[in-house]
Amino acid sequence: MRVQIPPRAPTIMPELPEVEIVVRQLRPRLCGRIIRHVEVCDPKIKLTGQLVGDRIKKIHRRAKFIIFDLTGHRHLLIHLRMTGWFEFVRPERYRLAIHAGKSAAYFTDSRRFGTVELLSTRELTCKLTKLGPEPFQFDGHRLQQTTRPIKVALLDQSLIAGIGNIYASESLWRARINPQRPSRRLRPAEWRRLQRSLVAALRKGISYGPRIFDVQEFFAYDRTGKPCRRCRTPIRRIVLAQRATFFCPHCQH
DNA sequence: AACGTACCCTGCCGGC
DNA sequence: TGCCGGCAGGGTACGT
Repeated sequence: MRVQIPPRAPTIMPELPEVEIVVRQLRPRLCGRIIRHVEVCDPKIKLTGQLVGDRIKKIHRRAKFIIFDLTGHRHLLIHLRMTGWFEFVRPERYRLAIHAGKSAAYFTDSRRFGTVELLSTRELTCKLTKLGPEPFQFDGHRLQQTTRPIKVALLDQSLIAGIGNIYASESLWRARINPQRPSRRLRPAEWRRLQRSLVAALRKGISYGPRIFDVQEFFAYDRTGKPCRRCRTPIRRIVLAQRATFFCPHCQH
């Protein structure tokens, strides 16, 4: 009998929905608890300042950032970048562990691109003000200023915050908009479609919960040559601003 | 101002 | 079979 080859783990690339899912997992375990112990296993993570004894007052998300509000006007600002994730059962490898109350959260991140910083409220505010609005508070105003391709504009965190490579291609497929279209050239009806598509794609992602990487199916992303789920035309892959971009050449205009 | 590019890092994949 | 080079990718810093 042939040995079943386990399906290859899909590339984990946390964007807004994945970060929201992580935040929702962190909250019930750590929120309101006192930090008992912190393990910093990776010298790349520099946490100046003692965290033990602090209470985690609030855990929230802004774009793709995870924020722990601590006592004393201090905040942990975490970005998962490409491979970051939180586990709650001790994994083989992890870069950081936060033990609070009876729980522990383990920060795993094979490529070590993720960042963890301890900031004052002032420093945190400074960092976050550079971000554009959340996609749920969609405001096409800034996006309409630029001549760059709409796909590239969607990735610019100062114009709209939280969209990454996957959801950019997915939402444009849903809205039937060609990713190469100059952002400025989109018509009002297309902006409305894009807004609805973004929200729908993100909400769908969030709804999968922690199993998102096992169950998520894409319409365009990573489907080069495969038939479009609307019209069967092969999905095309192009590169825009050094990023792989996937779209249906037939139904996205 | 607006846009392009190098860089960080590791796992994976294709070619030899 | 195994090695190795190339690539992917978010965000930032820097160049044009």
